[in-house]
Amino acid sequence: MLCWEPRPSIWKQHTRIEWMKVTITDIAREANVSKMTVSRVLNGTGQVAPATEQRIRKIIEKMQYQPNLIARSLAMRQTNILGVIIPKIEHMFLDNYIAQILSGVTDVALENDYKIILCPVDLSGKSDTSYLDIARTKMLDGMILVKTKIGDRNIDKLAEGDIPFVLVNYKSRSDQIHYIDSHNIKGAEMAVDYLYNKEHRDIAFMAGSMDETNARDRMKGFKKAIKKYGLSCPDCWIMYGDFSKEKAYAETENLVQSDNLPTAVFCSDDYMAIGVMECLKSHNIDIPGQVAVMGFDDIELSAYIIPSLTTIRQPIYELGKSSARMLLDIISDNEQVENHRILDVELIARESA
Amino acid sequence: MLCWEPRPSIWKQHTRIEWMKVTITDIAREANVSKMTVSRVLNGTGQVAPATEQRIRKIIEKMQYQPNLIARSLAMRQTNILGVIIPKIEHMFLDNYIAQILSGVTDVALENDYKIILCPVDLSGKSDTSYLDIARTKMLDGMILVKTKIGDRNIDKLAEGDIPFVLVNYKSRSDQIHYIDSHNIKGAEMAVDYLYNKEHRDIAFMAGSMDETNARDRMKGFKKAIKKYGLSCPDCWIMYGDFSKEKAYAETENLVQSDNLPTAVFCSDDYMAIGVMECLKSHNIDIPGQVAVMGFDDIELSAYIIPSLTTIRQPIYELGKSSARMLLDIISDNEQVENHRILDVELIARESA
DNA sequence: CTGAAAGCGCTAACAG
DNA sequence: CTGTTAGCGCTTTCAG
Repeated sequence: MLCWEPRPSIWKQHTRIEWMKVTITDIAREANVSKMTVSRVLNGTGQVAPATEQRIRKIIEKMQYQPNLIARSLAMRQTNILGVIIPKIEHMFLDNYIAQILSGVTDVALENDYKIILCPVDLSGKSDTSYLDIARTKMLDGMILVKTKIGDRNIDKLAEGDIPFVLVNYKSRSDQIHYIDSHNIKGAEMAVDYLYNKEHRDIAFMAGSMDETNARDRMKGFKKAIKKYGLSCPDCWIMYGDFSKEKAYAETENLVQSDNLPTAVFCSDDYMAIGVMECLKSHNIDIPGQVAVMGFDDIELSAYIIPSLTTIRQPIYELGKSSARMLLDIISDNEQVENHRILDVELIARESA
Repeated sequence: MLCWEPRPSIWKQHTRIEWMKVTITDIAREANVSKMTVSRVLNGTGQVAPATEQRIRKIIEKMQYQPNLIARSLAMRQTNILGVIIPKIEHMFLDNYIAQILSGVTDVALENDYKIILCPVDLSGKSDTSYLDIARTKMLDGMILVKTKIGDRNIDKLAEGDIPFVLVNYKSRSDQIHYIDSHNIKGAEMAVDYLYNKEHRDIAFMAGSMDETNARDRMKGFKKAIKKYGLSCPDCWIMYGDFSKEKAYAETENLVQSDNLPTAVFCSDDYMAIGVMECLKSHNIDIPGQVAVMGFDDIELSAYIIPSLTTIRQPIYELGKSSARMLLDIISDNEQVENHRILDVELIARESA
């Protein structure tokens, strides 16, 4: 889907789009001043005689004038719009993680008079429209990229351009690239620590999509902790999920069939933990009695499912806020922007482990 | 004169650095044609010689040109952006209802090459910025309004303007105003029918915010059914919630204290049903043994809580899709747009009733 | 089939 | 303090 695909016939568009046409020119004429003077009171730039300003303001209000943001954007080469790039999946806003990020980003954007445009994009890289194309349309002052894949070459191309962007939950090696992440390695270690202290010695791991840095880091943390305690973890206890409940369910089914059950499963995110629990429950395996389960994220559901989920809480909403703040800092040329920030995680102990 | 000399090709000079700033003029110069010809192949309007078109397309691809959408919007007076007006509340995207609407709207918008801009607005009417102002900025081709309040006078003013809009889950009396709703009255009746058939004769009702038409309709349906069966329902069994878990919890607390428990509570939405159940559980009142609970909506959580919630399913995602389709129909001047559509509801029987 | 001229509504830069 | 001129990058109109 290219941006310049043919659009429906022209006359059709014109019949409908009859705007209530109050422009800056109308205000200027009414107030007997030039457009510039009106523009000045609109933007608070330059000086205007108090009397003139009063007169103009009154007319603006009377005529209910609002500046045409498109025209202004074109003139100023700045749109005051931020784009949030999210993977184009089914019902993306029902994904609690994405919803929380969006909440954080939106809250900060609004406070700073920025608008948010949603850009669901096929991140698999198959599609011909990418966020690169979106960047090139000049409609966005900056972008926040969610769930970026490792090895996405477009990131490097984006970095060559001049539109600011921030990656959420992605750990870049390059110092040129701004990102916000949380302490994934440490979080995974905390999970194993907790399980170890609860006398677990046979701990399995459900990994997330290995094309995301946070999935890799969590596995890194898991392995580090396993090694620290000198535990053994056969290959069959390292399962490869994809951050979905369904895949986790299927993998757990295999595990159960193998007849080599661990006493605990640590999952790279909560959705997978829910999948694991559903599978375990279907086999009447007691949680946490026979097998304890831990997750990562602390999504809303985790407190509601039975048994409630013990998990490593990631401050997702804060991740969103933080990334928006960083982006706005870059946009406003704030010299002292750090190129990345790592937020802390926290263990939430509930019933499942 | 030097100033009339053609600018050197930027492509040859700064291959990588400048890719973000390629304009239609650059393409035209490179292809030795006028901007108009490029514009024609971009938009598929007018005729262009096949050979010329090929040449231009190749250059566009080589230079990775994307039209400046802001400039195009200004010239065409059409932005291809839809605004979704949502109440500005804390963590709005975590509201499952809003998330589902958004999913539906986004899916349809994307299919039609429209973008979505998020417009959280203080719907209490106190704030000075309203969706009216947003409409006047001419940045939106149309708007979808979610959770509109009854008696919001701005709606009428909006209707006087010429930006198309659709109300979601709002039943307007005016035929001029487009809206999408679901069968709220019927749904509430279905709930009471179900409870009646399960031998319940003492049924309480937890109403939603009475400034929303769907809350009123659900109460209407409830009362209608109560009357139909000749049941008695004292005032104290009609509780006034606000579609929040917390208020529902508090109201239920009162009910429990009153020592005049019904055998069932029908709630105007699922969040309130969850609040009711939490309160009941805190008093060790068995659900559905002592008191059955029903909700409305069928949000994601409803299947997960214990006991799982029996509820009237509203096709929220479809509501979103439907409203976007209607809006696009209005925008493209489709003559046969209905001015409203009502979607069907469905009873989902689970454990709580 | 192609191009030149004239905006869309606004602001930046420079006069006065 | 205020106005004039010249665009922003694209499309429309009208002429070839």
